[in-house]
Amino acid sequence: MKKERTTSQKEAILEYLKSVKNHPSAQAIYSVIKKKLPRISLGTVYRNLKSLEKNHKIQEIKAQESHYDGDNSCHAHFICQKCNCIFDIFDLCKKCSVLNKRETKAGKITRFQINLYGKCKKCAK
Amino acid sequence: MKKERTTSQKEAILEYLKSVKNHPSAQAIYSVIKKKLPRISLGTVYRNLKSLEKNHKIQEIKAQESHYDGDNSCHAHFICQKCNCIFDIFDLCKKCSVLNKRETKAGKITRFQINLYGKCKKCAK
DNA sequence: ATCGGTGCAAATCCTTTGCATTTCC
DNA sequence: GGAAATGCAAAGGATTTGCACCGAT
Repeated sequence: MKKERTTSQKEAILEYLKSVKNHPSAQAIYSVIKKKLPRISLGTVYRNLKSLEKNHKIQEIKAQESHYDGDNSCHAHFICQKCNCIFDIFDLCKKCSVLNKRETKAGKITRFQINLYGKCKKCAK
Repeated sequence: MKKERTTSQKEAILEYLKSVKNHPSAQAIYSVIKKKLPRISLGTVYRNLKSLEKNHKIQEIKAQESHYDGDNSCHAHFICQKCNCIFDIFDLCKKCSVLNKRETKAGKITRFQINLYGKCKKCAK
């Protein structure tokens, strides 16, 4: 099997995702990292995001366009159908026995994704 | 506002999704419906799936490629990371107070999607 | 020196859309 | 008859990939 190497690109992406409280898309990440590493390509961003997700360093949030979350703790996401903003929701998972046991009739849960849709309080007015 | 019409294409798609226990992709639906309505196009399948989802007749399951579920009751999906099969999981939602109240700090939940990933029992062996 | 990672651009995949035509009400 | 839906094909957008070069170990 092949051994993964550390690169400035991968480190910059992970560091950025850990530092930020929102949930940027690959494009958005690319735009930010480009300032620090002007030669980076979008393909590299995608490759690194995929690798980071595989190693459980980050989480992918599949919406229309994927978004990425540097916080890997158990939580759900509330996605506003109007402004597309994304909020972290922590209490749902704490209270859910199935998620805590990580066991279902179909098999063991290794990873999950919970997307709640609605209007955020700002847009609901 | 415009009034929606009933068409043989839309009826066939809904009927098919209601009759089936798995969660086919748009392509798969297209292939099946094509046998009954040979002139149907993939674009029409997508348009009707979108319209059915908007009217809460069906549910979209966003994986790599979207899959569709004719069962609109509250449930989660277990997606096998190896064989990509999809199972319905009902008990998680029944027990979850946040989902039952449909209320979060960020806003009211109008719709949700819970994807649990892991290996199904067949693939786990 | 090796071989995994990168940049670039082209390719791929799923999905959406414009338009002329057909179908429903 | 008029609006809405269709079929077709082309466009769109996100993501992936082939390849030559670069750089970490």
